[in-house]
Amino acid sequence: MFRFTKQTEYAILSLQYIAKNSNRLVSVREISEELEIPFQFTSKILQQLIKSDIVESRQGVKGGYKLVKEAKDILITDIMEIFDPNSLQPNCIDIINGTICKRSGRCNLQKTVFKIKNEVEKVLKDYSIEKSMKD
Amino acid sequence: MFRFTKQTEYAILSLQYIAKNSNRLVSVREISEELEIPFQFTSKILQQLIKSDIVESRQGVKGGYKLVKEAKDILITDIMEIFDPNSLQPNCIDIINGTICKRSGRCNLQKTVFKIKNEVEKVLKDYSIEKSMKD
DNA sequence: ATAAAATACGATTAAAATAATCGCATATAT
DNA sequence: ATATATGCGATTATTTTAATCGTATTTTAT
Repeated sequence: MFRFTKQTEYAILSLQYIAKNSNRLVSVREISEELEIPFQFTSKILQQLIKSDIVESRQGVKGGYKLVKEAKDILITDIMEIFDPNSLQPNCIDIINGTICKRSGRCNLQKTVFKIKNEVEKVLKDYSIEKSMKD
Repeated sequence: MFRFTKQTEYAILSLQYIAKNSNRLVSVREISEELEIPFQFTSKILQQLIKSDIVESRQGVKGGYKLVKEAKDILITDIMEIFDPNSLQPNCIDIINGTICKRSGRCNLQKTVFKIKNEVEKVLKDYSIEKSMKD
């Protein structure tokens, strides 16, 4: 449905938490307990945030995570790109299987969906982790 | 995920088709064949559009559907309200079960999600069935 | 009166996507 | 050696969406 996934939201919450504690490494254990979100699911999410160079980590006893970018430079759209890369695509185009619309040439929906995508993305690009923390 | 459901899109396509043939009743059979979408699924969708006073119908041999409202007065947001009523809600609030966020009082995400919802809705309210047909 | 074609409606099943867990490997500090 | 932490991919569970099914009712043509 037309909403953020839990992965996206847990990523935002985790990044807010890490940003609030930017003076030290924060463990997944602490994040998941503090935010009351599933430990292993959160761990998985942070692994993906590492791969996308948004956070970095250290293993071991005093391990944990910290931000690579500043909170104001991490946009909601960046998070969505990671966790929901096919958002706002028309359903008639199957990117994964590489098929185009069967109504090719006479589909009156694709352009509308892409226009909406562009405008919605403009809205979302105004939201960063920093901005979301001010609410 | 953050995208229109097939129900929403099939509804838009069906309404575009009905609008294009506003001089006559259009059957589900014709709509589903012309748009290459599942017949029974489309039938279900049109039943919901009737309940929402967007189209009206006549049963029987020469039965079919026609618009109740003008194409310019049917908004994408109207369609979403019918087929995806819980769009753009924060995941931490469970409307169906009536539960509130377990991070109550310290959730930094709800307000952001509601702000985004409001702004995205403003974008979407600019799109009607008529406008979507001009692409 | 009957048949054909259409809508009406809720139940049910299938498929896809999301959510979450699991198990083991590696790294670090004590 | 042990405790605590991350790393990583596989797997399972749950939810949501997509689609079908079966039967009832209505309307028109024959």
